[in-house]
Amino acid sequence: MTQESAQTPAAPARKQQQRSIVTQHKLLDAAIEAFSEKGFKGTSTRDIAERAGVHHPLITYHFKNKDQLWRAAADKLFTDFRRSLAASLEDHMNEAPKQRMASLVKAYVRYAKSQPALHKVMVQEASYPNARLDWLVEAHLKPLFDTIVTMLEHLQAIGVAPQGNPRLLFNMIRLSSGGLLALGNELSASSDIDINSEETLDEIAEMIVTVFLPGAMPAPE
Amino acid sequence: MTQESAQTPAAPARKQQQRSIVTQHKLLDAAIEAFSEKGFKGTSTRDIAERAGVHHPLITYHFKNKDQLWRAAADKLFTDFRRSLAASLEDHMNEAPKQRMASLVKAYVRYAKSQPALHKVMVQEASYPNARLDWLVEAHLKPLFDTIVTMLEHLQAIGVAPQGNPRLLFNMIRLSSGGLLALGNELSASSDIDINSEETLDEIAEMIVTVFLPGAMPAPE
DNA sequence: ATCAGATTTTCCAAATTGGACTAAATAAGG
DNA sequence: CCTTATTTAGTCCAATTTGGAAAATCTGAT
Repeated sequence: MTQESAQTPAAPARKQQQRSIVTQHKLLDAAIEAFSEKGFKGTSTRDIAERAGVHHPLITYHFKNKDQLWRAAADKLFTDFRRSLAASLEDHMNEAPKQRMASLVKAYVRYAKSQPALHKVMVQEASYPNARLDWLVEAHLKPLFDTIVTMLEHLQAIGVAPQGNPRLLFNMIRLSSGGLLALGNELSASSDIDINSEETLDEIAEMIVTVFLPGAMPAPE
Repeated sequence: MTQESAQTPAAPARKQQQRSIVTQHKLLDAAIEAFSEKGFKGTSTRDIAERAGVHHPLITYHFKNKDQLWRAAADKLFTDFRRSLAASLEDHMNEAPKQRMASLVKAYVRYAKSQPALHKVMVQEASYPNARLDWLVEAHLKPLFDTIVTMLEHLQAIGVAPQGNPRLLFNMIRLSSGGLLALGNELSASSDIDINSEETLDEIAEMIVTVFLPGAMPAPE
């Protein structure tokens, strides 16, 4: 959603300038932050432009309108995230299923810390039915969730994860990690938990594995 | 925050009318719903009045302004909730600690289902630092959390709950229940989970106990 | 150097904002 | 029942904010 975004539907006669790419990235990052904090309705395009340090009509120029900006921002947010998870899965390709899932959880926790907007945006859009949520679910959540749920089902089959609806299990795991970190501001005040420390992050990942993947790996035959 | 709310700072010469109480309740309920969906900034007082089926200047009359309306709504939301949890604890006073916590979880899950605004409001306010969050933490969250964390620490001591930071454990439990149900709209679409069915609610509560309170109660001597 | 691409600047019309004000109506207290 | 405080209905407003259009200017790729 960059070249094909605005008034260049066909072949661009001249290649996109570097500064324009920079502007778009600044706008996308600012949009992600703003939308995650104030929701779609609560965020103004001017607020986004300000955070990006850019004049607000540039939003119209680059993204046509507020809706398409949201779409582009959410797309980047979730594409980057899924890429990061895929990388973790690649990196631990040879590990045993339990260890591989543990690595995934750890990667997720760290990612959720560095990008708390991830969970916040989902909550914002899930807070009432709307078209953006539908798009998010179809375009990103379903594909991602399906992959991980399959892994979880396997872990259940070999007795590592507890029985029960695997989708329920998955969602509890994601809330215990991403949902927890998204509450950062509250946690430090209400529970004296400092999510900025590396130790805390490790502790979270560790506790999730302890709790949700309690079984030992079966011995190989 | 009812009698002392608006232009009756001192002793009211005449008692509050019934219809006024009804109006206030309608406004508070509407406010809770609206704020939980769109956040403070994203919600207009007109939206609230409309949901309540009431003329919007009545907000000024009953609650002075938007901020105080938020405060009153949040106060009702959390006071009712805490009362409900306290009732559950009362009702299961004689049960063994693990069973008592299990009952509490079950009560929480059901409450969170009937009042999803509970978790949503927390997330909305925690999404960026602000004075409302500070108030919420001090007035309601800390007292409530402390009580339950203490119970959890006991469950850890007798080997029912897993080791680790009890506050972390507590927050994971609350997210796995309340946080999960607040995602209702998304869950049905992304994970084919119907939170409207009684069975699902029981399954959630059950899974939380299985996962977070795996140990057996020690035999009494 | 040319000119598409990108940005700046000024502008706007519309809608929304929170809240003030007055008159009417409703119900509590005597 | 009659008075009067309380509550509500109905208008109104000034200010701000909204998303977006349009024209002038600048920048850099070719």
